[in-house]
Amino acid sequence: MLKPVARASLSDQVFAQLRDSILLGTYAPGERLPPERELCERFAVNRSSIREALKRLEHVRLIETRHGGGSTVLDFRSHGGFDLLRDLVAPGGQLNPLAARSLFELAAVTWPEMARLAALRADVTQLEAMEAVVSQIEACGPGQSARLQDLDLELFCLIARASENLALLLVLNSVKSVYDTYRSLFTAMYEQRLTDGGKSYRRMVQAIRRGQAPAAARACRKLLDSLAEAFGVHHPAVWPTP
Amino acid sequence: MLKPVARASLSDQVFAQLRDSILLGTYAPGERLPPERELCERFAVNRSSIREALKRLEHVRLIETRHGGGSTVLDFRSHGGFDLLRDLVAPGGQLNPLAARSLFELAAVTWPEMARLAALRADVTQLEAMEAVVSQIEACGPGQSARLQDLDLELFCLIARASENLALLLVLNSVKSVYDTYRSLFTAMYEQRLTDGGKSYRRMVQAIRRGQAPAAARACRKLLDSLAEAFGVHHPAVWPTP
DNA sequence: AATGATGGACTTGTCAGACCATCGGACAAG
DNA sequence: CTTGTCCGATGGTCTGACAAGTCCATCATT
Repeated sequence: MLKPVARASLSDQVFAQLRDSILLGTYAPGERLPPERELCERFAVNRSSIREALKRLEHVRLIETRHGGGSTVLDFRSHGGFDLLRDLVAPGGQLNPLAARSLFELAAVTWPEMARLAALRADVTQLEAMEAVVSQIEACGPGQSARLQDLDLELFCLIARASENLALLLVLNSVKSVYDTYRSLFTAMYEQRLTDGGKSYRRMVQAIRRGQAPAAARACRKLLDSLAEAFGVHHPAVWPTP
Repeated sequence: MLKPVARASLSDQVFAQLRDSILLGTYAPGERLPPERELCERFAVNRSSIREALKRLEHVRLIETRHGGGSTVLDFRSHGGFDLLRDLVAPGGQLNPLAARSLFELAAVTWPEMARLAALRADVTQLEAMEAVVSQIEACGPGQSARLQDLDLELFCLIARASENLALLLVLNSVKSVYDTYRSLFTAMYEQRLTDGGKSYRRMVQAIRRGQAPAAARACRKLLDSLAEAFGVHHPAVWPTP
């Protein structure tokens, strides 16, 4: 299996190192980062590269920079935006179980809502696309969990699009980028979904097609339940049982 | 009323202009952006400033840059992360009603979930902080909707923290940054919440304190219902009515 | 002694110009 | 038709400089 060679620019590498230093606590919130010129020497790169990295850190709200006043580390828990999640899921390569659980708990409420809204708002073209994906899912045999993972993601992209909800769509995109980054870590989970031959997916899309909003949400939750144990989440009955 | 003079760096201004050009369709997805050196002339700034702006555009996934191959515009609907929402809520200064509704629909499912998890996981210190905020809310008189807005946000930050869910916390932070950017546009909504003297808030926090997870979620939804009309959203009964 | 002004050291923002690395197409050789 | 080479366009990095802002210690004034 040949993979593209990784080509990280200098600013990428500087960004990654500083990000991990901050996330792992080497630089605590409130503390000041070394001045740009000093970072130049430490990393042995040009100031442009340092500045690009710092700009990115500032953009994800890990630091704050003032003209003439240096850069100070921010507390990501009170300032970090959602896109920071990708950097928090596995800082330093180690999967953070708390972040993974968080991600699942978020999906547990937003995915069904996407399905619900899609049931109310989807048009014919979108429905056909969904059913096409479901057919492919049903064609997945055992051991094809990686393929199922792709199709699952594709289906939810369609659902998100159909929900006509920008916020949910962008949340899905962000989560997708996490999945892309740590793809292999999540593949195993999909094994269990193969057991019913994709019927759960079929039921959800059927509910969406018929405009049965609550049923669509329920079917989606059922789908997510199959992953609950993988995350060690046992959610009580917040939602009405059918 | 004197306000601080806005001091946007050159790269900020370039970023804002290019961002709006992309979001408003001047540059369509798939299209190529002019080369950096040409943008230098067009904006009459140094290439460093252009590059910083392009890096930021790349980071929010509005463009994709390849070494030696120029920058191409991406479709934010399939690539944009959640933090892009702030830029989509009011591109060019005009509030986008679809984005506002999306934001509300997202809050409608995530805020109650935060409250529910907080009921399961909050510790004593956090509970005391919440009750302190609620007391301040109850002290709000008519016409103090701006203050209510601040306290409301502060309370939900506490709840998010107590929920021990990183994803929900970061979502809240992102939404908060939208609120901060367009603060005044949302102030009016809080007028209606003043009518009951903060009792709804009190009920929610009480449920959290007692560990009554479903009740906390219900109370939170009740709170959000008071804003539903402001967004033109009438959600059907997805959730169980008490 | 307390307070306010001020100057200089330090830091980030912007600039100009150069060279290196990579991509994509044109073109010639096999 | 395939392969290899070249070259212009374009992004990536480097050097050095100056402008603009901040921070703090010092000093003059009260």
